[in-house]
Amino acid sequence: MPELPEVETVARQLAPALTGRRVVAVQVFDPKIDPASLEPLIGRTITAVRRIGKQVGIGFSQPGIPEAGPWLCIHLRMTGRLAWAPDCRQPPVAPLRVRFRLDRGALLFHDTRRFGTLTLYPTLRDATPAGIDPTGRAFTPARLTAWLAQSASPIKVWLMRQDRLVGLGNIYVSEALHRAGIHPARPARSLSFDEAARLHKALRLILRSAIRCGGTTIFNFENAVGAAGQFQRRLRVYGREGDPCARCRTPIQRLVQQQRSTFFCPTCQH
DNA sequence: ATTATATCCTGATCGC
DNA sequence: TGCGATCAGGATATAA
Repeated sequence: MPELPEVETVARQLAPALTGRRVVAVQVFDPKIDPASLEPLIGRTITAVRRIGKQVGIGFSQPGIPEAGPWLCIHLRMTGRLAWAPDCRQPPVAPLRVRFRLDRGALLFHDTRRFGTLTLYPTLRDATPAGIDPTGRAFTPARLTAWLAQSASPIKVWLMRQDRLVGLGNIYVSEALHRAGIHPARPARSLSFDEAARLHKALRLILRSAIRCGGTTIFNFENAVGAAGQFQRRLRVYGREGDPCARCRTPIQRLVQQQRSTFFCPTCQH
C-alpha cells in the first residue's frame, strides 16, 4: 500500500489504541523474521506512535529514562497492514506475520507478500532517516532547487529516491508532476527555479490533501481500522491511461521508468 | 559516480 | 473455465 499519506493515516489511527500499552508477548509466524530481534520489547510500554518517513515508528519506554527508549520501525512496503485487535487469542491466519500481545488487545502485522520489514533501533535518533520529510518545514523551494541542480536523473526517478526526500512513491509523484505541469522524463537539473517552486507547492498540496482523505486505496490498502482510503477518487493521472486529462481532455499516457509506471498528460506537462 | 537490472514474495488480473 | 504471463503503491544489492 504505502506511501507517506497512507503511513501517516495508519500511524494516527494506531496512536490512541497503542499509547500506554505494555507488550506482554511477541509471536512471530514467519521464518523470515528472527523472533529474538523483537524480544527486547517484551515488558516495555509504548510511549509514542508516529510516522517516520514511509515507516510506522513505535517508541518504547526505557526503565528510568522514559523518553530515551528503543524505537521499532515497521516498513509496510507493498502489502503490509497494521491493525489493533481487541482479542489477542484468535488463532493466527494466513498473512499474519507478527502479533504483539499487549496488556489490552494486540497489534497485528499482516503482510501477504512479506516484503515488509521490522527494525529495532536503540533510540529515536537512530531511527530517523537522513533525508527530510516533504511535509516538514525543512523542505523549501530553495532546498529542492539546490538538490535538483545536482542530478541528471529524470525528475520522476529523482523524486522516488528516499535519500533526499523521504516518503514519496509512484502515485503521488505522478500526481504532483501533473499538477505542476512538468514532464516526468525531464532531467532534474533542467528545472528552472519557478518550476521547482511549482513542484514543491504541488507536492505539499497533494500530500496534505491525500492525508485528509485517509490515503489512496487501489488494490488492497486498508488503514488500521480496516477502512479504505478516499484519495483514489481525486487521482488525475495515476492509473488513468487513455482517460481524458481533467484539464485539457488529451488522453493520459503511460510510460515506464525504472520498471515503474508513470502517468502523465502529454499536453499539460512539458 | 550515476544508472540499469535482478531479486525478495504472493495474488489479482489479462489475454488466449 | 482454465492457464500461463504479466503486473502491483517499495527498496536494495549487484552489475554495467
